[in-house]
Amino acid sequence: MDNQDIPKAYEAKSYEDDIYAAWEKSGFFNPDNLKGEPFTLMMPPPNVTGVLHLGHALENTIMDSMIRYQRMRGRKALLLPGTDHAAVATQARVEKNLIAEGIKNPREHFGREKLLELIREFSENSKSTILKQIKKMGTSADWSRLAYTFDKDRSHAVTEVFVRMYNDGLIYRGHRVVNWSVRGQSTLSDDEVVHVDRKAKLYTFNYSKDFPFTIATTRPETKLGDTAVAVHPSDERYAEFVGKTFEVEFCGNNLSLTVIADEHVDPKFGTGALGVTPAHSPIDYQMYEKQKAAGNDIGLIQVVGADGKMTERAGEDFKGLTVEEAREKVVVMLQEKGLMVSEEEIDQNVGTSDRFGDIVEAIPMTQWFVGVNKEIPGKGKSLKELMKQAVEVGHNGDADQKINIIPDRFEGTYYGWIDNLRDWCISRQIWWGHRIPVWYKGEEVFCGTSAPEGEGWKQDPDTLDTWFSSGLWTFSTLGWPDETPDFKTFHPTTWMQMGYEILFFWMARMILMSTYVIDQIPFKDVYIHGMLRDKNGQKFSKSLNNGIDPIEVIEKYSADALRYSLVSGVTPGNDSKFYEEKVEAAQRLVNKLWNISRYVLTTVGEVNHGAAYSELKPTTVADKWILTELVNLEAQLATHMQNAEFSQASEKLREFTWGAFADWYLEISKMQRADESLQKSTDAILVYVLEHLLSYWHPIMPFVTEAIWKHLDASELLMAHNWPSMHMVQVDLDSKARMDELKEVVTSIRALRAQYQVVPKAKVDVVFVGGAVEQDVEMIRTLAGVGAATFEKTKPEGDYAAGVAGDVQVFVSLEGLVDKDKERERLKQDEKETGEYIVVLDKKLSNTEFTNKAPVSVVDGMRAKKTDAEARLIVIKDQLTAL
RNA sequence: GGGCGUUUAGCUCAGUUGGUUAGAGCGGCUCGUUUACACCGAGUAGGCCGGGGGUUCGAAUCCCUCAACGCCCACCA
Repeated sequence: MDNQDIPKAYEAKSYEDDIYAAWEKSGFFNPDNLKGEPFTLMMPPPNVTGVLHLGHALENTIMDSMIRYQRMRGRKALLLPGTDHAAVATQARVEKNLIAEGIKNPREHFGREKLLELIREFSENSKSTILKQIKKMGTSADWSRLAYTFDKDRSHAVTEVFVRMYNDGLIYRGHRVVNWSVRGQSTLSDDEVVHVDRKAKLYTFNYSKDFPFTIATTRPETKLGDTAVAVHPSDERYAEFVGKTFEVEFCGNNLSLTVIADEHVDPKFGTGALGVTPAHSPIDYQMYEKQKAAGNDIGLIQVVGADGKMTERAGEDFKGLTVEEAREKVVVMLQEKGLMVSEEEIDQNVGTSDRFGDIVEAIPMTQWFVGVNKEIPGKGKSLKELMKQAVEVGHNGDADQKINIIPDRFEGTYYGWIDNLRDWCISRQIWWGHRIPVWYKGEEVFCGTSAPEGEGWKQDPDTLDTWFSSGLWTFSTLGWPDETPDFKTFHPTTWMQMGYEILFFWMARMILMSTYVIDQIPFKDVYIHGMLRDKNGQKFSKSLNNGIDPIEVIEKYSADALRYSLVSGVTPGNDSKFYEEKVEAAQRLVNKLWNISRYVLTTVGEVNHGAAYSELKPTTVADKWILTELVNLEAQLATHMQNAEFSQASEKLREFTWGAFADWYLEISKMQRADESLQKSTDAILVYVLEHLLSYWHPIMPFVTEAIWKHLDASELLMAHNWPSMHMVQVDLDSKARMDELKEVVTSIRALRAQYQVVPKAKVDVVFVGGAVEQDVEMIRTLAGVGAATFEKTKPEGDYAAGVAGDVQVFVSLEGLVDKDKERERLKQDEKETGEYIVVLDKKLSNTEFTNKAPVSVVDGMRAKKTDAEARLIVIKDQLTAL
């Protein structure tokens, strides 16, 4: 190998772009070029409202680590990339920009077509930046399948679904009180309402001198539209009035107020009497509907208009005033007439628009809704029930179609949300979005995937809630509604990851759409990650100006360092903090790996890479030790990666890479190589371990590993290299051969101790048998006979003790015992008879630090299969062969 | 009002089903090294695992309770 010119430090900048280009060119991003069982992961499409932030970097790392791992494990891995047009968010952003440029009312100023063009321009710009950023992160997405929620294919899917739901009676047009943003001039769904705490004034007043009692309100101006007064059914103070109607003159308005009884009224709040304004309060509207259903139409008066100003119905004195102006005026009038009883500051929780920021008005309007409680024709279930079932027991009750949420506590949150779910208002009055596929001509209504034949039809001006199209993402990206090969191959998708903040917005809608439309769950597993915060624990936000561009971080350090820093020390569902020191530390690790490789590549002689384990000739105990550690590492990594425990995986890898391989074996290898008889075998092991390490690191740190790999094998890309897999066999416990091997381990440890008087990072020598059965105990007793065995009693009352076989420590576990109590008795008996004791453990001991300063070998390759009543040990074949 | 999360070393956080003397990174201190790596190495200090109670041979881990902080949901006008 001619590798003498490898630079001392890893300079990411000079490798990353070329490597990404090579990956792209290789075609391995495209699963069509891969074999195996499909593994599908749909990228949560970033909004085209701007550039990617660190939160996206986190997502990209998680997704890409998973997809790279699966690809290396021989799966037909698809990571399908895309972006989201983000209807309201994008239009709001563009309008905000325009307003900042001095255009007061962009919609009026430009008109529909021109404004849409401006938004399109903005979004295309933003989109191309986003795609570049994703590539910089190293994300191995299949660009040939790139999708956009607003492109032709996705729009096709959207209208198709709309029409189906319409025909099934699930989508309907209704007149009711909805959430309205005056600033945005559009509706919002319940989920888009953000509640904020604020101080408000609570006014206690009387409608008129004729009215028998006082009521309390924070919004006196809406009282102009009151049609009833509600009290609690069991409130004796007002019992005599229930059912009576009072005609009052309130601020120049003639109101007819019926006193009604409703459970919702809190008798302890205010005066215990509530003025009912059905047109401007969701809860009052509910009371109104309830009364109506009972045959009592109390009426509904809209006094606030869509423009945020008082309507004609508010009366001559108020018409045209803003809500605030009207409020003041009502207060003054009440004070003048002596009807105001008191004014008091209270804490209030008001709903605001998540995108436009203004306080949401409740206004009765005609809008489009998805009915979540209606029975779906032919299914005998409602959408709500479908949504619940998929997570609870599996779609159609099929356990194989059950969605698994990680961590599972979010399942509870999800159920709670579903229980409170009301019909979903899907029509928006903004322009940027999928147009509702409904046309009108006079009284005629037409709903279809394309415009109806004939003259005079006018399409509904409204657009769809952006989450309507996002809900279709897992299958609209695969060519649905056409029965494409992609759709058949890759759906349901295998895995999904998202932040908890969009659980309801997105995950819930995907489940709704997928189960209803295609009768499949959208994905098997959902991994929920937390939010990335800044050093002080604050959210990254424009207003705080604490945003960090991932590209800058990558340029300063490396994509690999950023990736590692984002996944290490992080647990699913919990927020994590981002700070530069963490990336610095990660960069050190990246460089360490680089230099380990540099040492191996520049010192070893002619060595074939890709050697089989059996071709290695481990001679010294150090050789055996490092290989054993490697095999153990491999087993742990496989589990961690499969379970998306990236943090644990990276921690174990770091430990091995730095602590075991670099700090110990590399140093020993220098001594061993000085001995000519050991040189060749040592070199082979160095290369063997290195190439395994590169594979293991690759999903998390793809660039640096690929860069090094090139020196090892220029003919193949590491990204397409098979993850070296472990071979496990079961061996009978009482096997004589097994016993001999264990004895040899102990002997080897002893030899190591003799060979090197001082060995770095000395731990203890442990022969660990986890989840043992009775035979294990026998075996360890025999094993302890290697050398002068005495079992030390550590806990007089307990059934544990450390076993010391001469100078080698031995441990046994009782945990998996068939009859634990029986064994305890036996041990106690032993203690009486021999004074010996046996320690019982059930934990991996590889990290355990012992007081013994002797050199260490950790062999925990044997683990009993707990579920296996036969109680056989699983041992690692390679390890056995080696020892 | 309901639900959830967090509380572990100076800082940021791991700790998988309860298991020997609780770990890492960063930071601190001591010493060393520049022929893989100063983006280094060898050491070292630093923790009643938020408080209290319980279960167990054994608890950071399970149960109860209290406290602080944070988040989500909700129709207190």
